[in-house]
Amino acid sequence: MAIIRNTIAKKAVFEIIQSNSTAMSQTEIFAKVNNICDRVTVYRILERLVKEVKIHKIVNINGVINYAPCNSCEHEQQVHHDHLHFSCTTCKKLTCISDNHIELNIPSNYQVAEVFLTVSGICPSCSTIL
Amino acid sequence: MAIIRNTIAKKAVFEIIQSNSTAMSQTEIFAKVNNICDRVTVYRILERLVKEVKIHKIVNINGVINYAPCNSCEHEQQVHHDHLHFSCTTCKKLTCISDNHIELNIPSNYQVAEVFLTVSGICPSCSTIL
DNA sequence: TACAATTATGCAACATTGTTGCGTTTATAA
DNA sequence: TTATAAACGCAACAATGTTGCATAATTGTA
Ligand SMILES: [Mn+2]
Ligand SMILES: [Mn+2]
Ligand SMILES: [Zn+2]
Ligand SMILES: [Zn+2]
Repeated sequence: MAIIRNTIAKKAVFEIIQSNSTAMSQTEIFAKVNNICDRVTVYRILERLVKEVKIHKIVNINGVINYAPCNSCEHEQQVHHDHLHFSCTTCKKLTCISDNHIELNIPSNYQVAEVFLTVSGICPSCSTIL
Repeated sequence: MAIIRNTIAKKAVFEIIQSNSTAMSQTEIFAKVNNICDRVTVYRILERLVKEVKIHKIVNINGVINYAPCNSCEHEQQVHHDHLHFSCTTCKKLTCISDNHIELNIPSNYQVAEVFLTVSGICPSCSTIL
């Protein structure tokens, strides 16, 4: 049950996430929300958006959770967001990279649920020599 | 410069990490250290061991940093610990799985440094039906 | 062996990220 | 319009990690 309501703050948070080209942390999102709501509310909204499969969580290589819109996520399965993420060591931006089917080579006695693949390095804009 | 000393606490921490079959967080390591040193010291020892390429860091899927011995790490390159990690959703244990060469399919304008690949699911011991 | 130089430690304080409880407000649908 | 469940604000808490600084320990050298 539990009907999820579409509140002003929720719309704002989703709009912020969707209009950004890279993933964002709760801290970054809250900074953009312009005190429309409490920081705890942002956390709770993010939870709901994840549950609705409108956004997905990505743990960055420093351990901070980031959020990005679910554009290429398979809504049916509700669990597989198994695309690649790129974490730029220069600008610190975390980018979703779709279309990256990987072949895993895990011992068969391990039951795989989700795949988390993040690559660090230098992103195109940071590697451009001016 | 900066000669790294081999202190009692450092030996103890390394021994704990090496004798454990799975990766451990600072919290778990400190719990085993039996008050031989302060918790801050454990953090600083872990830093040093990482610098020496004796252990490597793994960010678990919940964002907590774990540490495991560098058995299959390439000490020459000092950066590539690109083996797979398995995070069991049942027992919460994080295991290093060697021998997992993966083919990435990243746009060529991204400069890759490190690959972080963690798979969640159920580990062999948790999936054994008794 | 004693000393000096420098690394390592303890402790307290702080920072960041995330969570929980609870009373109040608000959205939604009947 | 009103009842009800969902969402919210606020305060407090928890977990994890960091920093500054005075003190202690290790190690090479005299
Ligand atoms: Mn993504
Ligand atoms: Mn490992
Ligand atoms: Zn960049
Ligand atoms: Zn398990």
